[in-house]
Amino acid sequence: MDTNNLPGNVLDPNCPSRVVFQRIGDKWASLVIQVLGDGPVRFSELRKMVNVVTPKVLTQTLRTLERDGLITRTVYAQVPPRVEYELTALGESLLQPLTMLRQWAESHVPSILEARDAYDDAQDDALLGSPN
Amino acid sequence: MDTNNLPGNVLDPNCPSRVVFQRIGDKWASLVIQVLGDGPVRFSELRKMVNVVTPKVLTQTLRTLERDGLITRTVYAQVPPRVEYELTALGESLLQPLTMLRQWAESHVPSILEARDAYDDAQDDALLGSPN
DNA sequence: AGACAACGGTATCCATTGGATACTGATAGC
DNA sequence: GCTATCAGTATCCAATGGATACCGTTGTCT
Repeated sequence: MDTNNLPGNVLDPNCPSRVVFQRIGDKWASLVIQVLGDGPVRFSELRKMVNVVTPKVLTQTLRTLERDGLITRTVYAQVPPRVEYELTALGESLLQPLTMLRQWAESHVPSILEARDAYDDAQDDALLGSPN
Repeated sequence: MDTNNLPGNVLDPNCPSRVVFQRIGDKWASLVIQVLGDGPVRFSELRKMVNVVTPKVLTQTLRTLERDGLITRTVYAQVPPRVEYELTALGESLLQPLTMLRQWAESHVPSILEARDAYDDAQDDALLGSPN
């Protein structure tokens, strides 16, 4: 039997879990999900909170999140229009692992900035040492 | 005082944690780190295991990971050349949150595929219902 | 001696994606 | 009318990602 459709090996390019994994790693998707963690938010609010995404890209992001069942989109028949996005249960279940990742990022910022400085200095030295 | 350099609000585009967070979300970076979780791996091995990344992009990924202090690059003076990549302590500390995310992805694949099917069917119906 | 293979990349080119900006459509308030 | 609000599209251009070809070094094979 083939194991491609079983959950799943992220390293197998034919395994759907890989696609899912990379959707999480989308530049905006994960931020949107974290913003929606506090409850439903409408489009323009989302734009402000996510700081700073163009409407086109935000729309794309929201559509794929909706398609994957992570959020719902509710249109209220008003003028001016009102559209609210909200996490589904599935979306909420993603909140915890994402939060862990965010905490890692926020707490390791100093180490990483330090590493960058050291790396860049080393690069400079290398250039100065052998100027071709 | 300004809070921009404190760890850190991912939603603030001026906060370094945002950059860090998005590096984690890089398409290949997170896969590379997970592969390196089992010990040092050389370039060509990495290419095979990560399935399938072009050498240019893998090189880019590895350089930024190195710059951020998440991996080390060791060149052995041999012919043919041998270069090994290995997680630093910082890189290893990322392993746990990443693994949680991977587990989430692998275990929720069925729900997501299901949601996609439903969404696509709904789209089809909408098109059939109002064919302009 | 010459050809070939192994490895870790670069170089080059083209397709896809992302982003900036301008615009639309419906309606309520002035 | 004119304007504002909201949730997006449309259009265009820049940046990124990917496919493919190639390079340098040296050991082995013939």
